[in-house]
Formats: sequence, structure tokens, C-alpha cells
Amino acid sequence: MSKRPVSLKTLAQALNVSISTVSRALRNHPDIGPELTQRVQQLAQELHYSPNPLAMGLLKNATRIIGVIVPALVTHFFASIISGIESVAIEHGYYIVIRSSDESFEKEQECLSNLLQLRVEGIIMCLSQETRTYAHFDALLAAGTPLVFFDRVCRSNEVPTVVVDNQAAACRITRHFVAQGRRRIAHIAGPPALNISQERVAGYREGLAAEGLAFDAQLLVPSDLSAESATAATQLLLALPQPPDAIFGVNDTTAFAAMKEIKRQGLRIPADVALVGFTDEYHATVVEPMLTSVMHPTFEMGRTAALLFLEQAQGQVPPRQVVLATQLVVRESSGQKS
Amino acid sequence: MSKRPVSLKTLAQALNVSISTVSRALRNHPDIGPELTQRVQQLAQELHYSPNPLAMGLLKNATRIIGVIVPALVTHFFASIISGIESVAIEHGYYIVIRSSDESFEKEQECLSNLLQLRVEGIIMCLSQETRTYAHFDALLAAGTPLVFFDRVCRSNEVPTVVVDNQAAACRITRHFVAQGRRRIAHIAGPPALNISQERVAGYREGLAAEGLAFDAQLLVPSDLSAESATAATQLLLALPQPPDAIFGVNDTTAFAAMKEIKRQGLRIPADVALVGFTDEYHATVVEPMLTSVMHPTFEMGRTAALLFLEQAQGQVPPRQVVLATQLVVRESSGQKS
DNA sequence: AAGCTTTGCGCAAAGCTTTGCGGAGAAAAA
DNA sequence: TTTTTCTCCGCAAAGCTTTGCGCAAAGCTT
Repeated sequence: MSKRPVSLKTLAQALNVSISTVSRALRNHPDIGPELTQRVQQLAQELHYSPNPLAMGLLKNATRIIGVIVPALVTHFFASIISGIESVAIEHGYYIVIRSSDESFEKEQECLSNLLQLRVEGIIMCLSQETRTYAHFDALLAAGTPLVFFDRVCRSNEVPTVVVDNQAAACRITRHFVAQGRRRIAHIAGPPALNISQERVAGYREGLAAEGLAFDAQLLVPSDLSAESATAATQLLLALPQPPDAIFGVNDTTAFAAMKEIKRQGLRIPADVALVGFTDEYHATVVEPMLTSVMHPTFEMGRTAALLFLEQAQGQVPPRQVVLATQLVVRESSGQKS
Repeated sequence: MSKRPVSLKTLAQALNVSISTVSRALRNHPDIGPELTQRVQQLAQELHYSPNPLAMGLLKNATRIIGVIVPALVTHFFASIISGIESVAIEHGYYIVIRSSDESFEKEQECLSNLLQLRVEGIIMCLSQETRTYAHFDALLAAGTPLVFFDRVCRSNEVPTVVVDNQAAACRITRHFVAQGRRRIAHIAGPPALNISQERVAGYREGLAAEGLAFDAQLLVPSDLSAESATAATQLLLALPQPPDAIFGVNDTTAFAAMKEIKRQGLRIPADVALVGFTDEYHATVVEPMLTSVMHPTFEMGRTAALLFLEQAQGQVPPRQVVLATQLVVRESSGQKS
């Protein structure tokens, strides 16, 4: 039970003036005499007065809090994005409250209403893997509460979003494999409902087509983005009559899990199977062989999302769709075939 | 600019009753007739009324927000701890606002006063690496605002803390090295001001003594916990006239950086140099060789810290010091000497 | 039928801040 | 000297909720 902090009332009583006078003095209102203004400001400093954000929030109907919902917290990807959001938020005097949906649709809805109860000024979020319907955002949109999606998005003609050039990147990876002499290129994809999965699959097929390779449905295995499902997917691929000589994982976790499984089966990377991930993990350079991967500008993505929120919060501008560029960083895991 | 949400006033006007009646009806106060109570509750539901936390906060002088300060966000370690804190917070109807001090003393103070301005109900934090004086917590303590430290702590007779058995773990690692036939055991330590550094060094020396090995100051190199400084430390160690045959890194980043540098110099792990980290990183099992390390119960540490906060928030109980047990997980990187 | 207890609801204050308006006293103008 | 104009400050309301107290009408007792 901490005591009540010093308020305008505290100052007013100490100086024997009215609350409104103190308020004005602190804001250097011309109505207040210079001598009194001076005394008020000095006492405020001594007592470490700071305006009560609750009272201000009530008055201005603004909490200066942004709600952030991520599918998971304990990943380099989302931690880095959050870090980007935070940096912009701080610069503009906002606080952020983070909630994790744990990739669950139900929890996503819970987080959403929970944050709205807190009266956040807006929501910046990434869809959960299970999310297939988007009606739970109706209320937000109707109320005019700013909403921004990043990475996994929906309703992008109504809501501002920031994504990466998924299709182009996936295409680039596929063609890179071909350039390294690979012909049977597999893709461990994400959940079909997610735009990132769809776009990366599209890029994969685009790359195959561009290189004159036929699409083989056997080589496209979905996953739920978890290490376990990626391991299972890898096992499936390697057990094929004609196993792949290259695997492209939809994200970092997937790629690492695939690497582990390939090595476990005694196959060599890249001699037998080439591998590329979709990540900016620091650990890509620690594993052996070092993982070729698509650098994902996560921090930048977070900053952009926050900037898009600010845009909406200032005045209702039409929603913008920002596409960030990725970069293919070639390391060891996608070397020449033996 | 979102419109004002529905308030008691909205309901009162719609039903032509007073605000206080609505308030009571919603809380099933016996003074309100059953028929009216019913009507009020129904309308509240239809209009999705939820009490304004700002008004409640003002009234009860409680924001239900916990401030969390970490030295860095984008690490598995802190992300996992935050996740633990969040899980407990949610269960008890609290929100958490996270701020990163970026390992800077100045920023740590900034975050602190910033969160206090927000009127958080308490602070859960991990000291920055630069923090050597602890007077900035005086005001908190004096005001009776709950404060909890985790991992890197100070003033532990006044403030509740949660840490791991650093010394015991470091001792265990050292003796494990000896059991694997190592004699020149090095330690890449953390900043001397931190309790974790001190305790791990103490455990290191305790282990050496227990095994009858002399302490060699050359084999104890400090770092600032960053990959760069760990790389430099490793280079220093390997350039020694009598280089170490075992290295114990103070944390995950350090261990991974050391591994990279050792491999870069063409040395074999564990044949030439054994390596052990202090982490619970998923990636310990992805790198090659798989990293032997001390499992750090991060999620549990977060939960415990939150629980300690709740303890303080309920009533002022004497500060407790919780020590969590770690576990040495032996993998490949600490195998027998060749 | 007169007095008493319930029953059911509203008033107002407190918590903190900002801001339009009004008012008292002093200085300036007539 | 009287009127006007500043100068400087306080009152009160609004934003939302809870809660002690007061009050009216209805029900009850005798």
C-alpha cells in the first residue's frame, strides 16, 4: 500500500493557493504572477510532482498506452519487433502493454478485449496462427480505434499493415537453390490461412516456374511453425522415394529443426541437402553449417508498425500498406551440391 | 480519435435512472430492485459496458499495472522471464509495461522515473550492467512501492529477490571439467559489479579449490556479456602461452561467441577445448557440437518474481530471497579431452 | 387510521486535472 | 473623485466510478 503521491492539491495546500492557480503556474499561464509562479514551480520540483496520468487520461480520454499482441514472446523475431515498437513509442511518450496470444484464436480475442478494457489508444498486432475469421476487429474499426497489423495481416484495405516482400524473397531463395545445382526443392510451409504462408508458397512456385521446374505437391509440406512439426515435415520429406536436395523453411524455428533432423539422419548439409531459412536470427551464424537465410528487418518492422499507429492516432488517414525489403544472406548451408 | 466508450452515465441516461443506481445494479447491490437490476445488466451487456480503469484507478489509487525493466529485450533469457511475469500478472488481473534499460545506468533511472510517473503499482526489474550505486531506489522504498529484483540484484536485505544458485552451478561446472580430464579451466566472467559475476567467479574458485587446482588469474577474463567482448576474451585466452583446455562462459551469448571463435581458429570442441555455457537456450541443441550448459529456469524465475511482487502488494511482508535451482545438462561440448 | 419499518432510489463527495468565467483589488484614465 | 481597465486568482464543471447518507413512498403493525 503505497501512499498517494503528491498532487496539485498537495501543492495548493502547502502554498495556500487554489488548485487551479497551481495548475496554471506550472504551465506558465500569464494570469499567474511571476513571483508566485516561481514559488509553485520550485515546490513542485522539490516534492517531485508529476501530473497524474489517470486524471489526465480521464480528462483527455487518452491513456497514452498502446496495446501489442504477439503470437509468442519468446522468439527472437517477436522480441526484436517489440523492441522496435517500444523505441518509437517511447520517443512519442507512449507506453506499450504486451500480451501474447500463444498462437490461439481464442486467446487473441481475449487479449484484444482485455486491452480495450484497459482503454489502450490503439492496437498493434500480429495474427495468431489459428485466426481464420476477422470479425473480432469490427468493433475496433467501428469505434475508430487505431489498429495496425504486422507480418501476418488481414483486411489490409481497411487496416494499415507492414509486411516483407515474402513472395519475392521466396522466389529468390528458390532460384538460388537452382543456381547451386539443386532440382528437387522442397518447402516446409506455414499454416495455409496465413498470408505469409501463402505468399511464400507463391514465391516458391514462381521461382520453380521461372527456372522451368515442375511443381511437385509432395515437396510442399505444411507445418504449424513449431520445431516439432518442422521435424516431422523434414522426416516426411527425407523419406520420400525421391527425397529433396534442397529445403526451404518458412521461418527460423522451422529451419533449425530441419537442420537438426537432417544431421540426425546422417545426411550432410549442403552436400546432400541444402537448407535456407527465413529469419534474422543471430544464431544463424552459430550453427554448423552456418545457415543461409533471408534477413528479416524485424526491428525496422516494429518501428514502422508504431509509426503507422501514430499516423492513425493523429488523424484518420487512409490505411497504408508498407512492404519492407528483405535480403538473402548466403552462408554455408546452401553451398554447391556434392 | 476514437469516441468515448459507454460509461455508467450512458446507461443511466438510457434507462432514466441515476448513475449510482446503475453502479449498484451492476454490482447486484440489494438496494436495487430485481427488475431494474435485470434491465441495467442487460443493457450493459448489449452496449458492452466495461468500467473505466482510469476512473477506478483514480478512486482506488491503483492502476493494476506492473512496471518491468530489463537490461535488454531481444534475448531468449529476458523474453522468457518476461513471459513468466506476464503469465502470473494476467492471472491476477495485472498488466505489465516493459521498458529496456539497454544495460545503461542512466536509462535505468529514466525508465524507473518514467514508470513511476505512470503510477505503476510496483517494479520488477533486473539491474543494468552499469549500475553500481543503488540510491535511486530510495524513493521507491520510502514510498512503500513494491520492488522486486531478479537475477541481478542489490540491497537484498530490503528488497525481495529471485536468483539462481550461481555459485553452486559454477562450482559444478568447474568440477565437471576436471572430471572430463581438464586442468586449465578458464572462465569468461561478467562485469565485476554484478552479483551474478561475483557468485559465478566464487563458484569457479570454489570448484578449483575443491579439486586441488590453483587459481590462475590469467584464466579469468571479464567481459561485458556481449558477443564482441566474449570473442575478444576468447582470443586472449587462446593466445596464452599455456592456453586453457576448458572454457566456462558466464552466459549464453558469451558461450556462443566463444564457440564461434574457437572453431574459427581451427580448434576442435571438445577435443582441444571444452566449453560450457550458462543458459537455457533452445539453440544450445542446434549448434555443433551441442552445448553443455546450466539450465536456467527463466520462465520460473519470471513467475517467482511476479509472485514476490504480489506478496509485497498485498501487505508489506518482510522481503524474501528466493533461490532457484539450476541443472547441469551435459551435451557434447564438454566431452573427454583427446 | 395513524405511526413505524422497509424498500428503492438519488445526491454528493472524493480522487486529480484542465479551463472558461467571474470577481476583487489595484492601477490607470477621465 | 469616479469610472474603466488590468492584474491575479478562485469557483465550478467535466471526465468516471464508488459509497455513505438522506428521502420518499410503500408496506406493515396496532
